[in-house]
Amino acid sequence: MTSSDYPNFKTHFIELFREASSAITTPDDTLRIELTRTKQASHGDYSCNLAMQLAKPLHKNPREIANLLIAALPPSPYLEKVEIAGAGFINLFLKNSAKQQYLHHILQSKNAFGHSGFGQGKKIQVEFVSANPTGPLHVGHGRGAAIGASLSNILAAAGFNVSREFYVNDAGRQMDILTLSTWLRYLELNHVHMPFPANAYQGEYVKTMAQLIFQAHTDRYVHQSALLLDGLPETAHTTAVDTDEQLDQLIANAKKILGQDYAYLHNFVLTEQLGDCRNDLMEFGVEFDTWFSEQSLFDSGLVAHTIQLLNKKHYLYQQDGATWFRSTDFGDEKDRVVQRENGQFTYFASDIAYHLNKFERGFDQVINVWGADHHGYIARVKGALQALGLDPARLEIALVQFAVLYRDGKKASMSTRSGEFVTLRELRQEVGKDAARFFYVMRKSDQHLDFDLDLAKSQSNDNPVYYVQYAHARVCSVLAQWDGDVDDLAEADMQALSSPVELALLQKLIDFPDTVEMAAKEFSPHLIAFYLRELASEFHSYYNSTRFLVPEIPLLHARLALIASIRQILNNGLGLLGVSAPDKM
RNA sequence: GUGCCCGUAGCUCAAUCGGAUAGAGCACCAGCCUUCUAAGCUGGGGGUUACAGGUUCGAUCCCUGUCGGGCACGCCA
Repeated sequence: MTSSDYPNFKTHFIELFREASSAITTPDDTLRIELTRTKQASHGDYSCNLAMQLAKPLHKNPREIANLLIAALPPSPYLEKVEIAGAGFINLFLKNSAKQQYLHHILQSKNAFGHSGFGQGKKIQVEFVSANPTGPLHVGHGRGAAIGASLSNILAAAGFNVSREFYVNDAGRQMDILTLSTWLRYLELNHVHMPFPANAYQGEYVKTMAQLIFQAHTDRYVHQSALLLDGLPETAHTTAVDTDEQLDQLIANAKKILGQDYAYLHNFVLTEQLGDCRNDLMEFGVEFDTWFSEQSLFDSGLVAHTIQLLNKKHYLYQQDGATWFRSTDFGDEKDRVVQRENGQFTYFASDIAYHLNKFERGFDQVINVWGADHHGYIARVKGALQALGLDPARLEIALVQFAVLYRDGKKASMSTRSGEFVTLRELRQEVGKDAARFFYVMRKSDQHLDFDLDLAKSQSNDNPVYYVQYAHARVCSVLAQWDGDVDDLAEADMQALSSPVELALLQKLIDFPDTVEMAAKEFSPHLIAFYLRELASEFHSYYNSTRFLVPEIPLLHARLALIASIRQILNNGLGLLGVSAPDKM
């Protein structure tokens, strides 16, 4: 048997049940035939509840239907027996040989094991992180990065054509504030002292950027900086600038004073922050296919075009001098402004254009990985898509809840205003990339995450990352002490693998592709983390109960083939999560 | 106040979109290194799934209400 014609047992049996059900009743396309893995060995390997689903429409006893289904079930070379149990469950027992033969498939597929055609090559875009390039990424962004990257890997393995995208908010007010902040720090280096606004960016990295500009250009960008406080109240001259209006006045003044040079500074800080962000993410094992500029939507006229389009469809109206979108027509709580009284488009306007652009680029499906604080934003974006004649179901939002850091059992502070927040870079330095990536996806993403820094750092049995990696290293160690070629194991006779622990392990290995598929379907990377934890657990148990390097050749080869398969799956699974699989620990 | 999410073992969390006796890890207790890595393993006690009803063959999951927690409610991005 070659690897290519080896079936996925689950889909194989579902097909058999489909035939059986159409033999005993008229085919019903809406009926979903489901096969679940059993929890107890006495219930076999797979269980089907079809008989109970059919009980009502057929007006018959579930067990009676189960009998009919079993009688109509086409023969399968992989089935040992079929039983009816409980209220009408049909339990399937795999032949030992079917499980044993599966090792050939794993060892031949190697890195591709776990891949499937589930996604049918559909073009899918995953947009994630998309943090404002106005400062270092913090631990909150880290979770979005880890989940987005892992989800992308999982979707790719499940047969989707995945494109990873970072939306760069380079057009907004925040970038202007950062530019102003940097210029003020730069002026300080030139001994021009202005009050530094409380609501400007306070972080040390701003001073660092100012240093870079100063070192390269000395006083070139000082200009008539004394005019900066024009139009501000007297209090702002002496004490501090602390309102948004005053900040905006400063930005307007800076633009006037700097003229053409404002664009240079704006571009400098953007490039600097984006470069830092890209570098940070790369070291975190997260890379993007596209860095999409928000500004480009304005430059190409797409924002204006999109708003016109909505207007033509009569979804816009004027009120209080602003232009509003009727998002309440699509279930939103209230209508939303797309163009302000001063003529400027809102962030929402460019976001509509951005999402329109996504679908114009030909993606079948678009996933946005958003922080949970954005959940109120979903209705209006989907509403806008619907208004533009697009199916809102093609946009899916994966909400990621916050990660709260714990140190010494206490919450670690994380305030962005003071500039003393924990950055992703600091987290990586403290616990390492592997632990950070694993911990971030250990929980369901829409669940709050308590990130225990001490646990992530601990090189002990408590740490699930090491636990899984240790299993991998152990297999490597055993195989290294066997003086044979691992590639030859793919052809070994597997019949000797017949103990309960071995058969359970085999079934666990068979589950891997289904787990990947489920994780893709549910946008749930945590399923992979849990699976790996369980697989490692079963392996460690096996390791302690059974000796692998035995003199009997058939037994030796079969057991080594089994642990080599385990190693392959640990490697593939950790790879999906962006965690390394070390040979030694 | 309104909307969304959540409430499962002492703690942190699972539970395959309604399935069989609700599972792990940590913590606690008792054991296992002269043998392939003890960052490991074996065994043990731990539950009215916040509470009260409802829907059905069957509910942690769906519906209603109550209590408790988180987030969001700008012509910010």
